Amino acid sequence: MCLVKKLADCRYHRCMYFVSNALARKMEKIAIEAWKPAGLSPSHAYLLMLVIENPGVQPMALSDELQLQPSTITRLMEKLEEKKLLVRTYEGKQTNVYPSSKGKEMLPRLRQCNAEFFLTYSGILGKDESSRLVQTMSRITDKLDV
Amino acid sequence: MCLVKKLADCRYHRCMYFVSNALARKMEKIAIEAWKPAGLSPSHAYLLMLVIENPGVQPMALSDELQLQPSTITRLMEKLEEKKLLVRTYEGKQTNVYPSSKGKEMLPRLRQCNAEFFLTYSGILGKDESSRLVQTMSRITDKLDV
DNA sequence: GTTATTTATTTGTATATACAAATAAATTAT
DNA sequence: ATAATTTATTTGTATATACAAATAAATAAC
Repeated sequence: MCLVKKLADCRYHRCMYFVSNALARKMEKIAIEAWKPAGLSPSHAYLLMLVIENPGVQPMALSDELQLQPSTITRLMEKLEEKKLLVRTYEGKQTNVYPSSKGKEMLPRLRQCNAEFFLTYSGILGKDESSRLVQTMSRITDKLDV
Repeated sequence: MCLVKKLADCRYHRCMYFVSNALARKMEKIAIEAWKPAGLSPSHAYLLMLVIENPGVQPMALSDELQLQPSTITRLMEKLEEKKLLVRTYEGKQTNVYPSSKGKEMLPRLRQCNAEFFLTYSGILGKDESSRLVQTMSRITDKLDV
């Protein structure tokens, strides 16, 4: 019942804190593998896809969509800009983010990595269980938003 | 349907990658709040509880139990040792970890924080949904272990 | 019209975690 | 008994993310 036989009172590895973190880390690992061919981390890749599909998008909108803090979005964009995959233009307090042509060219490859990611985890979990899991976690995350 | 109205093609925030990470981050936030009275992060607190309940435990066992890499366990222990909450003794290649008396004294408070954490999230999600979620995520994390 | 407040973004800094390499002890093979 | 391999732990370094403060523009209040 308890993974580590020697430990008394093994309830912590079945605690919400570690379980949710462990699942996220495992998914992250699968995602990192899936996006390696594109040379990007999963977060960078998703951000780039969003920018390609929504040229001129504002960091704020990216922050809402990806559920990451604005400062994290800035950091992700910095790296993608260094790699010449996107550009920021500034008008007033607002920033607009556009893909570069080099960035746009990556879209098919990015979509392929995304498909690969999906196939990997749903291959292990099954498609039904996978989509149920996403739905459940998504619903619960929204509930916790209070 | 899509949180950010302006964005076309909003499927990424419902992707396994972001959903699992977002849920973990929300739980982490709740946990951090819950353990503030003890002056410890959730990971440090769980590690300390395990050590109190299993005096002389080895880092490897803690790593298995908490599903964290050995190097992460070392880092967590370092901090707890700095705070005089635990001590490491070395015999051969093996390290044994013991709570200090100051550490042991914290147990009731730590348990109270743990209870507080549980009450907070299960208050929002309901007890049934909470325990179902832990079970589901736990089962799925194990499946992904392949 | 100037001042105060709000909003969007960035910068400085901190935390949690991991991977890979280093160390060192224990075990196995010869 | 020595050499080779395995195991446990630590150290050096990197990544992802966040919070709080700083900046700067836009809006509201007076």
